[in-house]
Amino acid sequence: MVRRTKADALATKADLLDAAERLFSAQGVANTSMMQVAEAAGVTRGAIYHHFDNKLDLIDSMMERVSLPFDQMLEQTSQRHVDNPLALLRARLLNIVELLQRDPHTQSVINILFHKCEYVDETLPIHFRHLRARNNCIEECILLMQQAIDHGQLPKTTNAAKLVVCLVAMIDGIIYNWLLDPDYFNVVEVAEQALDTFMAGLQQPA
Amino acid sequence: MVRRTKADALATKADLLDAAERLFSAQGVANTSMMQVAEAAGVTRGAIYHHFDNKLDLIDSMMERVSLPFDQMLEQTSQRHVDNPLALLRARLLNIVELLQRDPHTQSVINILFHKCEYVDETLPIHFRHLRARNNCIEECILLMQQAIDHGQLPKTTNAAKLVVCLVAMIDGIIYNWLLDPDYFNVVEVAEQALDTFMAGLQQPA
DNA sequence: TTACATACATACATGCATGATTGTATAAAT
DNA sequence: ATTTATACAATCATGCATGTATGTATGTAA
Repeated sequence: MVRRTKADALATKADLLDAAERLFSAQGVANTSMMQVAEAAGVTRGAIYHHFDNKLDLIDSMMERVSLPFDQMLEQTSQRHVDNPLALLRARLLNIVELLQRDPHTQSVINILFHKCEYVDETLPIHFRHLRARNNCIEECILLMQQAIDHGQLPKTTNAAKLVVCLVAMIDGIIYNWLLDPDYFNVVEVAEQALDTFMAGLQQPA
Repeated sequence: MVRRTKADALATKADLLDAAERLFSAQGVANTSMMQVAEAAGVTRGAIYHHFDNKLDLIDSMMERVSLPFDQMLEQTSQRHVDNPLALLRARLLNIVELLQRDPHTQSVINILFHKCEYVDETLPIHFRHLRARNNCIEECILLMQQAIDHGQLPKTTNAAKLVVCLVAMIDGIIYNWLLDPDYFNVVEVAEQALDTFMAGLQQPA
C-alpha cells in the first residue's frame, strides 16, 4: 500500500526470509505456500515475487544467509591446535554442533534440510550447496587425520578416508536425531561423548 | 475396465504399492500424485481409491509391508551370542545395515523416510511407526550394553544410555549418507568399521 | 519540478490434485 | 440362474497454488 525507502525494502526482505524459515521449519517446505509466507511477514505475495523469483529462489536465499557464518567458522584456524591436528579435528566437528545449538537460524535451516524438505530433482540446487559444504568438511577432516597419522598421533595403519566417513556420519546422525526431538538429549554433550569414544577407539589397531 | 478375481485384486494392490515405492523414492512423496502412481501401476485413480482411503493410507500400507521383515529380524535371538551381549549388540546393528543392503524394498522405504518425505504433522502417523521402531531398537541396545557391563565386558562406569544414543545415531548417519549416494561407499563395510572403532573406544575410561 | 525507478498491492488466468460420485463388467454367493 | 458384492473406470466438482500482469504510491535523481 505504501512505498518505502531502500532500507525498508531490505527489512521487508529479511522479514520474508525469517517468516519462510519459521514456516518451512514448522510445516515443511512443500506444505507451505507463498501466501502463508507473505502473510506471516505482514505483506502480500506481490512482495515475495518482487524480491525472489520463485519458491526455490526464496529457499536458496534462506540457505545462503546461514552459510556465511558457517563458512567463517571453518576458516578460522585455532592457533591452539597448530601442532595437534587430532585436537583440531575434534574441535572442528564439535564447533559445528555448538553453532547449531547456539544459533536458531542455523537450527531452523538444518532442520529444514534434514526433515522438512524432500530431496528431489526440483530442489537439487539447494542440496548441492549442502553437499558441497559436507564434502569440504570431509576433505578437511581427512587432511587433518592424515596429519595426525604423520605426527604419530594415530597408528600408521589408520584408514583416514573410511574413518572420517564414520566420524562425519556420526555427527550427522546425532544432529539428525537431536532435531527430531531436541529435548531428548543435549547435542553438545552427546557429540562430545561420541567424538571422545570414537577417537579413543582410533588408537586400537583393527 | 475388466473385473478380476480376488487374487488379481491383491496383485493390483501389490502393483500399486510397488509403483508408489518406486515413484516416491525417485521423485518424493509430495511431488508424486495419485495419478502418477496409478499410471505406473497400469490402472486409474479409481483403483487406488478403492484399495486405499487416501495418499496417507497408501504410504502407511507401504511402510507396513516392510516393517514385517524388520520386526522378524529383531525377534530372532542368535544362539551364538547367548553369553556375549556385546557381540549381540554389534550383530543387531549390523543386521539392520545388511538388511538394508540386501532388500531393495527396505532400501526404497528407508530412503523415502530419510530423504523423500517431509516430517510434518500431516505425515505424523507414518513417522510414529518409524520412531517406535527406533525406540524399541534403542531400548534393546541399552539392555544389551547393560548386560555387557554386568558381564564385565565393559567398564562399570559406562554410561549405557548416552553411548547407545551415539551408537544408533552413528548407524543412522551412515545409512542417511549412504542413501544420498550409494556409490560413494559400501554401507556394510563402513558400518563394521564404525562399530568396531566405537566399541573399541568403549573399553577406555573417560 | 519533472521524470523515472522502486516497492509493493491487487487482480487474473491457469493448472493440477484431490475426493466423491456414478457407471459397469465380472466373480462369487445363494 | 439370479442376485449381490467386488474391482475397478470414467466423470465431475472443488480448491488451492502458482505465476504474471497491472495498478499505484512513494522515494530518488536530473
